[in-house]
Amino acid sequence: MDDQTRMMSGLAGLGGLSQADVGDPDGVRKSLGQPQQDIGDILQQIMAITDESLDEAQARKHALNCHRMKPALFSVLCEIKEKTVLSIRGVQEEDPPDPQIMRLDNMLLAEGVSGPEKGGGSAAAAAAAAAAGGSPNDGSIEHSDYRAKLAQIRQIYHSELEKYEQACSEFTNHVMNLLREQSRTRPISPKEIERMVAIIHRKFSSIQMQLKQSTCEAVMILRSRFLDARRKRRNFNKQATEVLNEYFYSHLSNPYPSEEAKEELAKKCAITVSQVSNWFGNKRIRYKKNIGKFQEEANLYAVKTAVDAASVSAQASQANSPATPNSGTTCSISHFSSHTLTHTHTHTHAYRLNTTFKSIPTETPLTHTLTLGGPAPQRTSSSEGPNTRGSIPTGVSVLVCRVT
DNA sequence: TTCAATGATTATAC
DNA sequence: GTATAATCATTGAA
Repeated sequence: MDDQTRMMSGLAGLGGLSQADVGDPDGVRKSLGQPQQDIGDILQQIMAITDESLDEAQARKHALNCHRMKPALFSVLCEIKEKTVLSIRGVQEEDPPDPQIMRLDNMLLAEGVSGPEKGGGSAAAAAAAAAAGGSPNDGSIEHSDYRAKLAQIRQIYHSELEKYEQACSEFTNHVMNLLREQSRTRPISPKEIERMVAIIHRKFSSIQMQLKQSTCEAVMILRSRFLDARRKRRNFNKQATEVLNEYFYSHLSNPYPSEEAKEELAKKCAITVSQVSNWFGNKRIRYKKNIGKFQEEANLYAVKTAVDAASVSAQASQANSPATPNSGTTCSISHFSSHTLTHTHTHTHAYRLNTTFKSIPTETPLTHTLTLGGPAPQRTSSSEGPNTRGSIPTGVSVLVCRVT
């Protein structure tokens, strides 16, 4: 016999409830007047349970459950518990909705991860694709890629959410059953069960919040990757750059292609209209910033344009008067003088190279400096209207040589 | 690896 | 809505 058992035996020796007393309320009443003895007896009984067989314990339990005073005692104990425990903890119940969860929910809804499936966030993807400024065709690869990845995130999110909900429900049922079972032997009120369920739900909702947070992070990463992809660029091919440069330098006084011109350039260069706009935007500003740097390029394209025009002219002239064949005209730029033209109301000071070169007279002397062009036509484009704010320095003097 | 060139984006003004 | 100016980010040559 160990010390504890000896102590119990000692306590028991002070007199207490016998097994018969448990089933006898008078015995209980009698013992209430002797608190110390009661404690000893109760402890003795508790310790004795371990020595009992399962059947004996079940029988004792049954006897307790069937005791006629049990319901009254049970309700009194429940009441006391309500007053003590719930009055303390009841304050923290009825939590207001967590703003963090609401934020996450809103974001997941906006990104098309939660809520009804409407193409797996295609709206967000479309918006991002539209922001890229490309044609629908340009964005299609990234768009479908984005949608596929978003759908994947959506699927994982929902599957995890379902798992959590199932686990929560299973655990809640388990705890409720346990509490219901225990409520037969100890005072557990329905309110307490409700409170326990609420605690479980709170725990699971905090896990759900983590899931939502992770999902939001994944969406943000995907989104940033998708948006970053827009920055990826390829240099235009040589032919495309040439076409654009030709247009630019041949319209140097007014390098604002109309919408139709942009479409044509886009078609020729196999790029989008937006890219044409970007290219002209960049070109205008870079040219204006550093004319000197672009002088050589300007000369080159002026010559190219002149040669092309001359060859067309020569062919035409040959066709018209084969008896007096044109010996060929070539040009070179003697110097590039630039003077800033402030584009006011009209473009009366602007000169156009392309139209002028076509009218180079065959009688042009061996060397002749021409100030080419005539007034540029008023632009009619609505997309890139007359530029009255900035100015493109222009004015090209061309030395035309008649090659004999 | 460096750096100029260049296509794309953003902020601002009109 | 467009143009400009500044800036970012990538490319490609040296």
